[in-house]
Amino acid sequence: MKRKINNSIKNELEREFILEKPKDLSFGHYATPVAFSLAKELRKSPILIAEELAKKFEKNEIFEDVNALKGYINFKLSDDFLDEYTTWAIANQEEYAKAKNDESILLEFVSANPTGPLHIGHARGAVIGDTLCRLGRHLGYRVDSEYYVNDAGNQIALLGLSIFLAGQENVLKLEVDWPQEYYRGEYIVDLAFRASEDFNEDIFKNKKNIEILSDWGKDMMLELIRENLKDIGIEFDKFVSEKSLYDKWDESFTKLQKNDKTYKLDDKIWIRSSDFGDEKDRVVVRDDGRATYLAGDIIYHDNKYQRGFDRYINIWGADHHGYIARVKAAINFLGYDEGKLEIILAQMVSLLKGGEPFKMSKRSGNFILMSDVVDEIGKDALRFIFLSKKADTHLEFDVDMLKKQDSTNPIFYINYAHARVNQIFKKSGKTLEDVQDVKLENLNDNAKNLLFTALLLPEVIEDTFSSRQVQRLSDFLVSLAANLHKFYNENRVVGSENEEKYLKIFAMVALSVRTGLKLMGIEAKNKM
RNA sequence: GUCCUCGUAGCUCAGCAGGAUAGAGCACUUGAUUCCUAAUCAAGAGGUCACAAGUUCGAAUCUUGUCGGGGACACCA
Repeated sequence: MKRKINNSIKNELEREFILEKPKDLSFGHYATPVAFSLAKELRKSPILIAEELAKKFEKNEIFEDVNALKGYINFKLSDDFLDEYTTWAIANQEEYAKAKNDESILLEFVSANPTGPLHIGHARGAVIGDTLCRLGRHLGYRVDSEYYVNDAGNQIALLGLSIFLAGQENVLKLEVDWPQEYYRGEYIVDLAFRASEDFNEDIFKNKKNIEILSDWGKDMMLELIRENLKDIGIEFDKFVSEKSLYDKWDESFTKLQKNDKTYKLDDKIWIRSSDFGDEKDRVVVRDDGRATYLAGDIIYHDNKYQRGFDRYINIWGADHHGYIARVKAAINFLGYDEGKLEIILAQMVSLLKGGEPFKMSKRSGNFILMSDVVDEIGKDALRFIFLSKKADTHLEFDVDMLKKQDSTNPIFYINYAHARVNQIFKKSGKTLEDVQDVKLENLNDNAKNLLFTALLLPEVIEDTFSSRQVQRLSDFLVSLAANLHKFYNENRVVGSENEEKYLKIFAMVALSVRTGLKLMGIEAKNKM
């Protein structure tokens, strides 16, 4: 819709301009302040320029009215134009709000260490990533989702050790000397019991078995994480194992060497990341020959770029902030365009319950488990809350608010609008087929504005995706729902002379709500 | 200390690449139901957009500085 309007205006104005939405729809549906920027060029008052420009649109069929006000040019769409688009959308619901984009994108997110269940912070990145994935695909991009599994390194050994010691203490009932660092939480004890079943309790008798437990525990945790994700509607195309990448280290290392971006010092191999804006050079291989975490990421990104995507998006926890520079440096050193990699940081989450801090699960040790929150408020509310705030600000919310069944709870409010449309159709006895070809004409401003708002979904989706600002979609849905509730309260539909027209508009609103929610991974309710 | 990020209503937050009178929800006050779900709606009150300077027709938005919150500054992942 917007594209068509843009082109049409461009034809008349014969220059670039900014199209925006007026704050108040009573001005018009779209507006442009182009006269202000022309004022200087033409040495004329913006008010006069706007008036002259507005006259050019008198014969345009898309617009019912184009007027100049205080230097702004306001465009009001015609009934015909809105009707045509609505009729098409209702008849082609699957195609609605889609677009053609042929870019390919590799989207990496979650990538939580397989050493424990997902906590609430992981969930935020997970939901945002999954939604971007859905949005991108809807808009025609080829989006591949990927989870990078950190199955190499100390934390996996630590997991094995933790299970081993928990087994000694709880299964064998031995006195255990706990090291300073280990994974706490009842899930470790659960794993120990599980291990004594899967193997037998002798496994806790020999330290050599720690390695076996590490590997086994990691697989168990990965399975649990997959389940956690599935519970909130997320499935990945691919899981990439860090460990499996190390075979390719020589290949990546050779590239770096060829570009003279590595050097040896104190028996360690360093990368010259400070050449690329990083604070200092970083070690990639330690003096004992073990690779660092960065080495894994170098191989991984080499691997990613070899697969030839147009764009790469990583969603990381905000604590990885300092890590961006060195990864980008490495990508550049490998000979790739680091500008294709975009990193979204998901900030911390604090939870309240009834105004008090949400209590941490004993199962997790010292994190709030995602699954506990899902149990509390359900997957839809969880997804919605994470999608209603910018990724890069701290988020604080109270789970009690999301349990309520009234307008306090935005997801409820939106669903209610959808259900309302459904109920009205039922009450009227009419079906979508009955109304889809009804001509929308002579609409009053309220009806027209409601319809117009519903038709904004396609541009909201494009804007949401291209800006990666997921909250724009949820904000839009809340305001669309508010528009519907308002209209409903002011206008009787069933039995009125405009019944069929209004039903068609309502159907359009419902379609937009449904489509928007679907892209957020939430299914719209038909009945409440 | 360096870098990043945030600072908008009592609270939680929107405000898109600078544009018309500063927005929503919650909480608070008042009102609306013989009629499609009142699970809703309407009205009211609530703001020095942290502060200062700059850029310009025009700044919550851009620049610089100050103050305050949070985060990052590993051969951990």
